[in-house]
Amino acid sequence: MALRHAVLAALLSGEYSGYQLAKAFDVGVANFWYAQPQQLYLELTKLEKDGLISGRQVVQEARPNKRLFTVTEAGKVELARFATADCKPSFIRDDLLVKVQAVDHIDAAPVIAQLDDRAAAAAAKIEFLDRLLRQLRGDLDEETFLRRGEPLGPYLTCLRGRQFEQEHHTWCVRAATVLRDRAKNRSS
Amino acid sequence: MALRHAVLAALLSGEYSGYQLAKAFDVGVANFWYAQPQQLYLELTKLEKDGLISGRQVVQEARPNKRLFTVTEAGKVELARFATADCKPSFIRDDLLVKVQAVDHIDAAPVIAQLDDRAAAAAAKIEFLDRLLRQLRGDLDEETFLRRGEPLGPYLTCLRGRQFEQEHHTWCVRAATVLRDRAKNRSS
DNA sequence: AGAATCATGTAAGGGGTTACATGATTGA
DNA sequence: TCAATCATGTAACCCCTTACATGATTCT
Repeated sequence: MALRHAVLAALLSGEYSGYQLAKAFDVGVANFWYAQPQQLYLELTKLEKDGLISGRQVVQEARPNKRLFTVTEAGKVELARFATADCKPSFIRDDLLVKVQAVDHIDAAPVIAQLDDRAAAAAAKIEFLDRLLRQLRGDLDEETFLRRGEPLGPYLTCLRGRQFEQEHHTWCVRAATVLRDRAKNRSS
Repeated sequence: MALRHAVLAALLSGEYSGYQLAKAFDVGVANFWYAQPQQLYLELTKLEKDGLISGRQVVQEARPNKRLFTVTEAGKVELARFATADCKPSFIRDDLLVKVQAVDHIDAAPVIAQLDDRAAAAAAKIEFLDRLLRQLRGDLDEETFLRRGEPLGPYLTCLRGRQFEQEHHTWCVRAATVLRDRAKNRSS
């Protein structure tokens, strides 16, 4: 049971439809989890069946109807229980790192290209997260918000996400530079 | 096929038995992937069957016999092919972040405790990785090693792992402090 | 005497990815 | 007219985790 609690936690911020959640999880607004639309629809169905969330139908004219979900009391209890259970250590699993690990034995060119792509993607996400953070904290500065702003949880996870992207970006640029310099020296 | 290439990349550094690989992957020397022993044994069997690695039996007296694996030519070709294919973006999936996301709605105490644990674990891993980095670079300083040291790949992934742990540590300490301060102010 | 290390596997089940399926509206 | 957005699902498959299984040696 993994995605389960991520969805519950996400739904604490308000009512969302499957589609809206999917966007958040996919684009990566979810700085605490990632999931695909299909999995979310499935999980939402299960969560509703288990009484941890409840959905209400919203009829729309111009658009297809949608169902908005809210966390029930039972859902909050389940989250509280989950919070006391101990959790697995976080770990890295990244295709690109595998490629870099092997870079002494394979052609570096495609790896460098992908490092550049990643760096660009990370930069875009950093901008996005900065906007989101500013929005979350309103007219307070960060220190003040951390002392008494609400909601704190989403702000903290967003900070972590921002930090992660920043580091990722720095590393990609560094690695690409190192690899490019070596290629240059070898050819000269 | 995900673990497959991670194992291949790991085996480029030398001959390893399933058990030795498992330790590396589990303890987290693998800064590019994580896997459990059982999965590794399974994957090694498959890789050998596919001719991407070859194992040789090593008979031992005092210890059980073991099989050491090496990447074959076919394995290197497969890795090169993998390196040119485009890869999935890396993402975060962390139970603890889910708990922090929900912290406005649940008891903060257990979350704070787990943040402390994580911070301590991260600190330990940072020390470990620092030792590993020093070992990898020998008597060269970092800049020099990055310019012409070998092997470069493992050093770069290790740097990324170190950086990740560092950030993780910083964030955990920060989040725990913020949550503790709020608990204090609320009670006073 | 018990725990830890070395050493390798099998089997069941759950979680996640990919592919398939549908259909109306809006903007380029 | 083509792509994108809104909106929700099903089915197959693969990957990964957890639990089970064995057994000798070394250290505390």
